[in-house]
Amino acid sequence: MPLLDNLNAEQLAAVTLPDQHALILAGAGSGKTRVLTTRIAWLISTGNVSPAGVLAVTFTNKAAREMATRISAMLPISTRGMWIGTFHGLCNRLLRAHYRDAGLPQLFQILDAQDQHAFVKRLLKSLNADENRFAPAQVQYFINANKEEGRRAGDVEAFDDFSRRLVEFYAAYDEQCQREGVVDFAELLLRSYELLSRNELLREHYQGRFRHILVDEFQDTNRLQYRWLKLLAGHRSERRDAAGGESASSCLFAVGDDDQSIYRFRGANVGNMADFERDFRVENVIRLEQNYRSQGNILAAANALIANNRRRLGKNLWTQAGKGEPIRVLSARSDAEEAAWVAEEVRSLGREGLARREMAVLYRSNAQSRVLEHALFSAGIPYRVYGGQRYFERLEIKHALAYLRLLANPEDDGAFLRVVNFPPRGIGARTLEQLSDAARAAGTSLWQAVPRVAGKGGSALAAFARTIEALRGETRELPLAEVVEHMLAGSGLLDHFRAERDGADRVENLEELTNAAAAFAQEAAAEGAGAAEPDGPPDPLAGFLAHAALESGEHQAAEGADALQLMTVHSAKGLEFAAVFVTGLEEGLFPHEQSRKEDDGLEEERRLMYVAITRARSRLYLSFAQTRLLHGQTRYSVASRFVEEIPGEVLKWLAGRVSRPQFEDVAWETPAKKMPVPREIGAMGYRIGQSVTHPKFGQGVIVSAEGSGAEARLQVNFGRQGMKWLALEYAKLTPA
DNA sequence: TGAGGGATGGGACCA
DNA sequence: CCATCCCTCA
Repeated sequence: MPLLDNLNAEQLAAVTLPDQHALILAGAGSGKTRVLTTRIAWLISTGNVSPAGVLAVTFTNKAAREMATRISAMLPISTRGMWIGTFHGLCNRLLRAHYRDAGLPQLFQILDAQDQHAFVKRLLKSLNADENRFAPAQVQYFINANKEEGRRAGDVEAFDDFSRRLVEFYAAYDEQCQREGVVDFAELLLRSYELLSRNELLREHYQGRFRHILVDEFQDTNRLQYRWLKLLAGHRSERRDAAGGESASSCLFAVGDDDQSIYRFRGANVGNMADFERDFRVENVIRLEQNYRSQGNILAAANALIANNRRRLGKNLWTQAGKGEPIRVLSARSDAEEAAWVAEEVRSLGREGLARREMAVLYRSNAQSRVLEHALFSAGIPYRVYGGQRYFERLEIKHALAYLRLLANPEDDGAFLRVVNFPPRGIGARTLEQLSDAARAAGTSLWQAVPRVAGKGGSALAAFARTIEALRGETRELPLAEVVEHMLAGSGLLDHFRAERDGADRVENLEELTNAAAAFAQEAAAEGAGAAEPDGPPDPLAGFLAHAALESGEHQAAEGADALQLMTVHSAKGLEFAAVFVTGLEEGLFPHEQSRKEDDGLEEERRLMYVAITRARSRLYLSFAQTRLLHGQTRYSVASRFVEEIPGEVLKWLAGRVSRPQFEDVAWETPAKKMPVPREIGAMGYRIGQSVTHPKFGQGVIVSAEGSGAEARLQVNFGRQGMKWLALEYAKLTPA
């Protein structure tokens, strides 16, 4: 079968596995997506399952799109009947189709993280919560973390007054969401889990329908997502929870890589992989270890590094390709020098004929991009920074969406508050306070309370209400794109930004919203024509709003330009480049300072480094700076332990004889040991930046000093031993 | 209402 | 250093 051509033995085994649960440990660059998509195509083309019997889950819209595209390239049929999407997208689909059973209004709105934050803030205020003890962000985190563990407020155990209060907020939050008809991201998951778990008929329907469930990036799933999968797969323990009957379970095909688990901070639970193996008695664990991306030295570095982690399922990447170039390492004197070197090296790679889009500069934290951008800009190298503001998160777009939400549902207090005085129309805090008092007293939404406060209609508030009413009236029967157009004009948003000095971009973004709406409507129409199921959103406006919340809009068409790619290591996951620069490899930065306080924190940082390394195909550069400007002051650091964990024989140390201020005649290729540490004004015979040795902590660098004479204390960075304050009088420090 | 000053805090991310 | 938040004042 041509479908199976060019698969290696393990890939072939995975693709053609019998109808059983399976765990595929897919190393970086091992053809994971190919296995996943070919498996689906194989199942369908062998008649094993119909397209409607396939459920494929990913984490990002991009991954879902790619999967759908690749499957339709392999099969003569359309992918329409298949459920391919993100967890949230699929849950949204489920809840829209069964909103009544799920206890939701038909046009429920989705809150993104920003909306949720504002919502919590508003809630805390209305409950007179102590602002100093309860920060909105903290309460938001508490709610999300619990939802992601599958716990409602009633399921959370409170140990003290503080946590009891948090639980109260959680309960009040859920009630308020229900009243306003809004749903946050975690709620999409939890609500659809509860829907299936409580509704036996529905559960059996979907369990019977989805014969094959395939999950991408399984190591990133959180506990709730795993339970959701278990429930849909008809796993016994989840069915007992749900008091359901017996039915044959569907096959769960999970693909993941524990070594690339880097999202614990957002709830991912690597343990799901081991749990899956146990819970489902998985007999088929297949390792994909042949790597088709990177050259030998790069893989040697990755393997050696990750071997330092203790809790692993275990994997070793190998390649048929040669060793390739050594990995080049630079010890720069400063972050500026590091950046200048990157620029220089990118130039030189360009001269060798490498396209800039094939090169990436990676860093641990976003703040590092500034220096790099400065150097690249000075050098005239086109670059693109990933991970800025996304389209649907922009201020003006959020305002526009809030107007649309009000058209769909005027009871939406969050949307109401966002735009009631935007553009400014003289509705101040005083008026809004009266309004919210009235609403609370009457137990209604703000919108319903307007007549109580606005009185006879001469007020600004009454005028706002009339504006919304008028818009609702005139857009009722219009196609989506025209609704948007009317809203932009009628709300005054367009005029407001046109009058603003620097409003041109915003006007452009707003006008783009009309195009986005038109494109969405067109796609929905095409989909609706072919779809056999009546579960699409009944209302195009609601559908568009859900789309805006679920797909924050990374479709930047500006990818045409050949630009160097700048991004955090996190956002590089899943991507690959011919040449990769991993910068800022300093103790305290990468691994990050914070990580030492978390258990498993260091191992997660190491996995992050593993991800960074494995992005590179043929050229890998590592760099660190001895001094770095952080939070407005110079920090002195030592090289990251991760550099030391890479075998010396694959490394090639570089150093520059830097002729200040220009870097033109730098001989970067001169082999050299680490450069001398810079010395600066210091105290008490020691200098800031000086290397010292401590009998217990070993080698360190003096970072700062305070006090004088017998009181003097030095702050020393001992690398993996951490940052220490030492009393000069007692500490047995010797210059190194 | 909105501009401007002063305090504060600063990890990564997708839906 | 920088962005963000809250408060004050015109």
